[in-house]
Amino acid sequence: MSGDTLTEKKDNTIRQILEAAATVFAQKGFAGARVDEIADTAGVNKATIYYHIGDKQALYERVLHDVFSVAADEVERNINDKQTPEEKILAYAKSISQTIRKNPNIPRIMMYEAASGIQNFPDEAAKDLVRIFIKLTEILEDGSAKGVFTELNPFLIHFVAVGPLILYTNLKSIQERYASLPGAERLVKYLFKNADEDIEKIILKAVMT
Amino acid sequence: MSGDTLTEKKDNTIRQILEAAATVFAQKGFAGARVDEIADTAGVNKATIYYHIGDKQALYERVLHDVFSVAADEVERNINDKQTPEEKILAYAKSISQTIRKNPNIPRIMMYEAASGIQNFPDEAAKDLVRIFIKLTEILEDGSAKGVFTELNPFLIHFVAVGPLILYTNLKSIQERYASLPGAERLVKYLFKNADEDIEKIILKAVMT
Amino acid sequence: MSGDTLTEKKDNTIRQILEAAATVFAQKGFAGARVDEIADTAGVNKATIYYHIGDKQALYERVLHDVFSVAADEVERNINDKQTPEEKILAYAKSISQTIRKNPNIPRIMMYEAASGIQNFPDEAAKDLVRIFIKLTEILEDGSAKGVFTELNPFLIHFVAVGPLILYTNLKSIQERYASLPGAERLVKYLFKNADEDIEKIILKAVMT
Amino acid sequence: MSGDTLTEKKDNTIRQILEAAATVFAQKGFAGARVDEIADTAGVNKATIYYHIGDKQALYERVLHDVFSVAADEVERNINDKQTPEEKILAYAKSISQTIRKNPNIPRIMMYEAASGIQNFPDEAAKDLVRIFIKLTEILEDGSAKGVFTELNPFLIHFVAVGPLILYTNLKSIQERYASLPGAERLVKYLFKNADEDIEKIILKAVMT
DNA sequence: TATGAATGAGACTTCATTCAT
DNA sequence: TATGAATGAAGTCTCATTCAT
Repeated sequence: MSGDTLTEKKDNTIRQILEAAATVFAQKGFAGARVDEIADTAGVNKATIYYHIGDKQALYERVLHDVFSVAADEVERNINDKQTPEEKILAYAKSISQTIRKNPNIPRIMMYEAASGIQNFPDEAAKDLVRIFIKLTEILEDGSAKGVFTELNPFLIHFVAVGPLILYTNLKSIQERYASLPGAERLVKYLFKNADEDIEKIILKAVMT
Repeated sequence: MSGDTLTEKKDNTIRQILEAAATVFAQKGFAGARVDEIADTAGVNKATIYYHIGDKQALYERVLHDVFSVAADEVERNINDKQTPEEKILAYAKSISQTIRKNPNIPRIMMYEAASGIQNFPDEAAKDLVRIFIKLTEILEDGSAKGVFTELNPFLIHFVAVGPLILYTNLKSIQERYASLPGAERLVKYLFKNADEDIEKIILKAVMT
Repeated sequence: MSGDTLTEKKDNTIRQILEAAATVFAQKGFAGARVDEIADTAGVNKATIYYHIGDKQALYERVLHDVFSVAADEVERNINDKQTPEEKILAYAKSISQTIRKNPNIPRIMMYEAASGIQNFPDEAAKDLVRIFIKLTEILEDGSAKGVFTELNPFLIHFVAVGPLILYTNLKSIQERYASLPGAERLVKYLFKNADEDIEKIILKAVMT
Repeated sequence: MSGDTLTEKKDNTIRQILEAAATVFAQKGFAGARVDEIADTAGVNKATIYYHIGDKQALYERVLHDVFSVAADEVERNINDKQTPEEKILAYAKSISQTIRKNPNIPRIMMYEAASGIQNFPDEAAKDLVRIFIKLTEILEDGSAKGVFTELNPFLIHFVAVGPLILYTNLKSIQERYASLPGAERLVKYLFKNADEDIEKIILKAVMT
């Protein structure tokens, strides 16, 4: 019992640190994030982060791997029981938007990484990304072979699918900011419309012959 | 004469600073950029930046306004002589990709800004962005009124257009990184395909009824 | 029985800590030594050191006293059964080199202490050193009174005896480092020659009239 | 004139930093020295050290090279105009004690380095040491070839010469500490005797056949 | 007796900014 | 106009020590 409690306490500490880190990294990026802020957000002493996880870079890698391994698992699981290319591409788009909704830090972290040319993207997490990417490529190549999809660069489709999602979903702040600017009054009515369905349609249209 | 020369020299110094700043901000983001690196890249002393332009924030604002005012001008000019909604939406996509190709720092700066929720996006530059955005909204609403476009959230289309462009264009490094990962050998053949035309087609498909 | 076993286990733990501490303090000095490294070397938890012995300073004092009380005992025992000043001074040199060979941490700890001006040398251990030192002074004063030794400052002789020993003996690393430097090829042949006998001769020569 | 003043001011700052660093490193060793203390002693802001010289390690290397290159120069100069091996070995001992007297930080720094096994001795400074060492080896080999010196390991003689000098010279604090210990009253009379001459004699005796 | 977890204080280092010229 | 020097503030990280079990 007491052993359990100790382990639980430790696990809890680590979980709090990782959650706080994910949030702060998502808000500020790696360069802008402050270890102090992460510690405060997690409610632990700064040294505790170093004790359990390591330096800022190690913390970042851990956060990214934790986040993206779950995402890759989910995408693979959702696609594997679908049959036709159309079903699969829709399942792909759906599982990506679901994953993002469940873990709202993903899009911002991805954007920071994309902005920096993902030069410092940790290898562990990169492998997870490739798993997702390969899945999409398989779907597209399969659809293309069966003649239902037009032949398209999977990089492009990936960015068509992911780009709007990470930009649109969860980025209320961008919409707010845009719409609050002088001359943008006419944009207000479009704010905060859930667009998942529209994105799925667009992707489907994009790939169909 | 000597006055002219002095002014020219000064203008030249300022131009070098702004170019260097644009490059470094694009690579590292605001938080990651170092004033030292900008000064070195510009070939001037660090204090010269403060003398001519001001602090890091002022430098950032100046860079963004310089970059985006040109972009907005270009988008507006390219669209204004087109007639049908289809022509206009294509001109919109084309002028965005052209602008990006001319100023390769734009996509990365935009991504950093989008990632940070554009909370610190300078007002001056934001106005330029709104000009572009309003243009797109007009096109979509016009097309929708005329029955040739399906009714779509312009935010969404904006991100469908801009997302892939900023992710795909100029981000060779991302593609390289993806493709060099273990298990990603099959992706190599898709590298560096120019996708502007495909993106234009996708946008057209997306908006058409 | 179980009491005995427990005590033995405890004694064993303490012994391991002290040995590890002696080694680490000898390698890194007081300031450079890390309590973590001592704990790892000893194979115990860091807190165990604090539980059994106390803080870093207390650990240091304990190590030094343990080491130097043995050394002083040995020097005294070896000299007491010798008769003439010549025999005694040789026995002194011999017992010092023997002690050092048995406890190779002594010379390095002494050097760190000498370097720091032995300002923090613990009183307990300092008394042990004085015992050795007094012994040497007695030998020199006796030899001088008997006219067989030239009159010399015992501090000086002490350092002539101890200096080379602590520098030469056990400091293979210094010799290796010296000899590996550019231009030092001709020094290699002198490496690792055992010099105890030579040192004894030099000391004898130094003190003889 | 004003240019001169600027350079002078800079040189002065650097000199103050290096002097402060030499003093603090000599007192505390590398591990025990605090950059803060060096900055305070030098009367400059901590960041100034990093601006002009670099990190703690770089500062240490610079100090050691500055100190030992002068020492090596002096030894070489003093020996080159001597003829016989006896004259040369005396000039060697003399110039080492002179150098130490002029730069009282040398012995303590050397002791710290010897204690640590000179594993981190900077290459630049190590070359200076080798210059000194080679000089001694030449003297000994020459004397030995001419039959006036007994054949001795130069490492040993080096430590016989340098050991007592660095231990004895300038280490008043050690003598004071020793002499203040209980039972050490009889040692007081030997304190602070200048021993340079005696050391020279001992070295001469040690090497002569 | 022994330990994993946690931490406060302080160390090293960086960096945007200002100063003196 | 331009700059080398200098710095205060703040950042990352370490480490001796204590706590709870």
